[in-house]
Amino acid sequence: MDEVSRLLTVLRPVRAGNAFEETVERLLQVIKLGLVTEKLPPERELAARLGISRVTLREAIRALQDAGYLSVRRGRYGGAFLTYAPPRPRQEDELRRAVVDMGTDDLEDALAFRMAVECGAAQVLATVELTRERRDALRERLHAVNSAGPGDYRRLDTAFHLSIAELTGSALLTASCADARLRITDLLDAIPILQRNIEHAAVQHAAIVAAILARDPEAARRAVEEHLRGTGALLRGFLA
Amino acid sequence: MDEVSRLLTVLRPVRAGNAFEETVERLLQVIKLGLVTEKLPPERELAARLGISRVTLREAIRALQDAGYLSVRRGRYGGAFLTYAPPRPRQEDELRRAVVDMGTDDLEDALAFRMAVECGAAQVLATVELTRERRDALRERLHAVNSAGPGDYRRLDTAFHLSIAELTGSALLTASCADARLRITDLLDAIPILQRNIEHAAVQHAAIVAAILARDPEAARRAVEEHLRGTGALLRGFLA
DNA sequence: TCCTATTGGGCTAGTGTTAGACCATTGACG
DNA sequence: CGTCAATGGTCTAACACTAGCCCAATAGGA
Repeated sequence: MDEVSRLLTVLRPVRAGNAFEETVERLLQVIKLGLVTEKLPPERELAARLGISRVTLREAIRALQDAGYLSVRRGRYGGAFLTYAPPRPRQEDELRRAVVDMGTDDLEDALAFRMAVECGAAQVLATVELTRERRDALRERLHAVNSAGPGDYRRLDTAFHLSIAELTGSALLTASCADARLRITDLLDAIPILQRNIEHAAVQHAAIVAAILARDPEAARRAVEEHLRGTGALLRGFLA
Repeated sequence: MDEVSRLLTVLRPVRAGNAFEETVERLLQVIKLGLVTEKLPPERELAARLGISRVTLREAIRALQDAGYLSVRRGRYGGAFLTYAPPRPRQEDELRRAVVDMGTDDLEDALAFRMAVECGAAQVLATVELTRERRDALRERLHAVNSAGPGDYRRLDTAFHLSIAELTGSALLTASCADARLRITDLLDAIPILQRNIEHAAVQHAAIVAAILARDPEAARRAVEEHLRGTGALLRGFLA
């Protein structure tokens, strides 16, 4: 762990790819995280938010259209609508292929990263005094995921986890948790949603919320750790 | 904390600035973190690592040269050498100005982020079995920072903190901790290094290492939390 | 003393990206 | 049934960035 290896961390590429590629990636993230359920914002607004030109954005949208994620309509009340059935890998082989795509090391990296940032977020959130409004928001998310149907489960589970980071008020932390989640979204989408797992997760989610509301950082951290350890084991198990 | 606010997180700008600006920022990070002490790698190698063209890299180096950070020499055994005395803010007013530059909200964001990722990293590191080599590396970093002179203190303190993330083996976590540290580097550099603070930090650093080596995630997390809480209070205190 | 490898310095042609303007389409509403 | 506002579709000139090449300087070694 000499100076050279540390240099490699900071001297990573300034840009992950060209603007087009990065934009496609971003839009896919928005779609896969379920942050958009009907249609994307208007091109002009979206381009401004992403800090790119409309031309580049439109290329990206075009690519996603060709891939079957979006359906674009012109005219007022038009836009880039989400195609009803996003193409999802369904076979177990798909999971294995997805892991091979990202590499086992990358998976371990992503799991460790998620463990760190989500535990950290829960800890931080449990140390601050929350307004009644925020406490209610947290409870609401918990209730939403616990009463979700199988079609909405992943999306609401994502929303619940991200809420913890969001409620800390730290944009950096929120972005990191979103990033961590995104790195395993494809894998999570590839494994079946078992009722038993949902019930197990519900208990753990409740424990996390309880610890946060009780302002007990230790317990919050521990609850998140246990929960993520379970998810990680589940993913690893599908590769054994 | 509705869907719109979550959208804002993922729909942040694809690129923080143009390639030139981002490159300047990166090089400044390398310099300020003390990851390079003599000279930068050759332009061709550096450009390849950063994924940019030599033209852009040279513009960035030129800017840093004009700012007094670098001194460039041609010919074999030439390169971009670090200027002996990097221009550092020395007055307390400078600190206040630095905070105004980044904004109080950004400071709180950065502190919360750092708290989360560094506590998370320590927790993760304390849960894995470390090779003898890695344990020794950690002890070595601790010893280095504790026996540092005032000129080297910040650099070795940074190195110690980053080591915790690096030893987890997670590149993502390492990058996040580096990022968190970078966001407060300017502020830390602006406050005086007091012997009393150094001694206090040394005790806390030792506690962190002890907890990690004892494989006690709870204690490790707690030790880091306490340490960072102290640093945060110190920074906030200089603004009161 | 000269050669040579390594490094920064500079140029050019080509591609990626942007800003801004204007056109085409659509559906709601008067 | 026409109007109009919001939206996607398209074009162009300007700028940013890159890849690749060659030149210039430097210091060590033959």
